[in-house]
Formats: sequence, structure tokens, C-alpha cells
Amino acid sequence: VEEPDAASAQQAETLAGVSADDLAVLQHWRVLQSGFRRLTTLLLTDVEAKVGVAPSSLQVLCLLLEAPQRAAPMYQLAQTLGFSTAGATKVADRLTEAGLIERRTCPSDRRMVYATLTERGLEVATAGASALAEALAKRVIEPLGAGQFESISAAIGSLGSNVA
Amino acid sequence: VEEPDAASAQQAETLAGVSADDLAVLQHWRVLQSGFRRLTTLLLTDVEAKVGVAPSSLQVLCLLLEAPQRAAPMYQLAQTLGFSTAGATKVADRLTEAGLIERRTCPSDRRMVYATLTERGLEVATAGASALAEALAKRVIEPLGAGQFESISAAIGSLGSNVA
DNA sequence: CAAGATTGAGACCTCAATCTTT
DNA sequence: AAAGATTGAGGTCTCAATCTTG
Repeated sequence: VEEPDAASAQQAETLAGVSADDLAVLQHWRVLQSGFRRLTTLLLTDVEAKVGVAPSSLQVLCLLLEAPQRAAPMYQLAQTLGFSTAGATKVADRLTEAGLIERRTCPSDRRMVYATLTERGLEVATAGASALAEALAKRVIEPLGAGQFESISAAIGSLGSNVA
Repeated sequence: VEEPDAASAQQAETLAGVSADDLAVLQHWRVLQSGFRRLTTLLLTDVEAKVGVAPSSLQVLCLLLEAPQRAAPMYQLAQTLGFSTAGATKVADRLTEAGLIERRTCPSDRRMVYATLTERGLEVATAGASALAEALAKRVIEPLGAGQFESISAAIGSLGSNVA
């Protein structure tokens, strides 16, 4: 957008109006993002090798495994997945199709639909959870250490709360 | 989550064969993953509000902005995006359609196709890069501090290299 | 009307197959 | 034959609209 004409330019504008500091930040962000992506696909490849289950389905199964009654309403699935409610519906469709969950309408509030683990769903969920935990242990906790892993989780998890 | 029945139970198997340690790891992982997802969509929403450009397109533009001749071969796009080459082709299709990049075949090796920024693409890229850097500053660096941001980036970026 | 859930249309990416160039 | 890139088919998520219940 502009060119350094004065001697006092300080290299504030390196590439067409983007400062050197900004470029450094962007670079770190790119490393973080691609690293996270690689890591995620790596873990899911490990799990999918042992248990034939897709990424988002696995996430739902793990959630239900720890849920109060091994059941959770649809909008809660969407929330933890970071999906729209429409997306959660379709994940539930596939899990139902595969016979891993069942839908149950809540008696007290008949708008809500609870996704509940079937017997076979429970088996797959436990297998998947174990496989994922094992993969995490080898690929994340071993290289990084448990402390750093938890601190990173806490740090990233704390972000995104600020709306403004 | 469970009831303590025996005094010597040691809580080794809490939920159908998944240990308490594993559950803790999975919980941290879920926090990290959903936090990262929220953060990403938040940043991209900020950028898309100022510059109408989709996530992966923005990433390509930022890459080209720093590339040697503001040009990069397709397989390099795929690599930094973490996409298959087919995916990179389609991102390039959309950017070309929008008039932000141009394809140029390499004279020395006519198999390769270089994606190069157009004039308008350069404008959009700088605007997008600035907007993203600004969003990162407010939403990540301000809450976390530059040091922790860089260390997290380095830590996550170092993972995924181990194939075994 | 608001909240929860679902549906259909559309956008985005992957896999497998193909083409060109080396 | 191998590397780079493209194409077509298929799966996954989002947006907008709709339905039902509170």
C-alpha cells in the first residue's frame, strides 16, 4: 500500500502494508494451526485403525460415555462438537444408522431428544476412548509431558469466551 | 460419575473399562479441541466481517503474501493447508474465479502450476493479513501473552512429526 | 413468540482415477 | 514409472426454512 521513502522507516511496513510484527504473529499462527491439524488427523487415524469410527462420531461417543445417564440432548452434542444443531442431527443420524445410539424423547419436555448409547454403542465407545487415550499418551503426553499438555489445554480452552 | 463400593477399589476401572487417568486425558483433549475450534471460527468471523474471504482462501492469500515471488506451486499450497492436492486445486479454482490469483505454468518444469497473486489479490491479501493479525492480537496475545502464544505454537507444531 | 430439532440445498474436502510432463 | 495437477463421485457440515412443543 505504501513504500518506505524516509530514512526513519524502521521497517514498519515490510510487505505491502503488513508490519514485520504482524508477519511474525501470522507465522506462529500458521504453525499452530497446521500442527494442530496434523496432530488431529494422526490421532484419528490411529483410532480409526482400531475402531472403525469417524472423527465426530467418536467425539460424540466419548461424550456420552461420561454423560450422566449415558445420554445427552441434541443441542448439547452440537455444543461440545462445535457444530450447528443441524450438523449434530446428521451425526446422530449416522450413529443411529450404525446402531450405536438411540433417540429418546424427554417426557418432561417433549421438544428435547436424548441421544443414548446402545449396548453395542457402549462397547464401541469404550474401545474408542481407550484407543484415543492411548494415542494421546504416545503422541502428545510423552513428547510434551503431562503438565504442559494440561496447561496448553487450559490456555486454549480459556479463549473464545470473550465475545467483544 | 460412579459410586465407591469397595474400600480398596483404587478406582482403576471407572466406566466400563476406561481408567480414571484416561478419562482425565480425554477431558483435557476435548477442552483443547473445542477451544481451538471456537477460537478459529471466532478469528475467521472477525476477518470475514472486514474482508469477505473464506477460511482456506485466506490462508492461501497469507501464504502467497510471504512467498518468494508472491507465487507458490500447487503442491505447496496443499502442504501448508494440510489438504490433498485435489483440495488445493479447488481452493485455487475459487480464488481464480474471484480474480484474486492467476495460474502460471512453470517454464522449466511444465508439470508444475504456480499460483500467483493478482493486483486485486494483493490488496485483499494484505487487508486479510492485517485483519487476522489484529484479531490474533486481541483474542490470543492479549489474554495469553506473546511468550505463551509462541511456546504453545512451538509445542503443537513440533508434534505430528513422529510417524511411529 | 422462543426453544429444540429436523429437512433440503449448497459449499467444502477427500478418495480414486486420469492426464500430462519428466 | 514417477511427480504434479486435475476431474468426478461421495461424505460431511452450514445456512435458511420448517415443524413441534412450551
